[in-house]
Amino acid sequence: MNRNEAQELADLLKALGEFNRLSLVYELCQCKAPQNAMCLCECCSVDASGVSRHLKVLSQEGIVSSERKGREIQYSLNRAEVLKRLRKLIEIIEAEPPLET
Amino acid sequence: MNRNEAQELADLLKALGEFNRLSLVYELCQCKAPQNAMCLCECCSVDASGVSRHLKVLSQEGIVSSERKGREIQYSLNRAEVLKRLRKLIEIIEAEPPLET
DNA sequence: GATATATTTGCGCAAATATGCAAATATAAA
DNA sequence: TTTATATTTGCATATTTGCGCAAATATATC
Repeated sequence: MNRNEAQELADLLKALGEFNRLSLVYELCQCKAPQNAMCLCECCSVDASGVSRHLKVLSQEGIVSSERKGREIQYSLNRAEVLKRLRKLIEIIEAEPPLET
Repeated sequence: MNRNEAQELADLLKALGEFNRLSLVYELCQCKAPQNAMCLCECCSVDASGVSRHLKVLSQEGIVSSERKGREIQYSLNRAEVLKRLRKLIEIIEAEPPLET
């Protein structure tokens, strides 16, 4: 695990480690169909601009994808991507330390 | 997943989602024997007081345990605890959404 | 074009956070 | 007791962060 990988993982965890953002992720977990921001707005206690900003963070971290559909933008969770990165962390923590330590 | 559980998970992720703290966790991953703070200090770019504070955060989140041994305090990673909580998150993300959505 | 809806952005603010330094504390060793 | 080492804490500071509001932008509908 080099410095870059560690930083990327820290960024992922930081993005997920805020209550309202994690709530958005949970909400998207529950949805088969992509959701627009207005709809997602209901599941956390911030206004539309706040949701927009949180979704931007999640998007920049590759946690969600977005696609404009008319005047809405539909967001969906990148399950596989998030799972892949979390499992990587789990593997690191699971791994037995080398013998010499 | 209720509000409390979500908040606790967010707190865990936030604690892990800071580069120097994650570096400390990595370092402890590599060690069979518990490490003192001076030793851990070498793996991240902050002074002893900073390390002390980061370890306090990790400790409060149940990520590490500490035990005083003479004038040192030895820290060790709570692998099982961290893994349990991360796997819970993974299960949530893995779960297929209910049919009605 | 005018109006309505969805989203983003600029601005300001308050709170949280990370940090270093120096002092305080805890423990061991001389 | 004095000295050395390990850790924590108080303080000041700089930066980041989350937020709401109002304005701007994008798109659709009338």
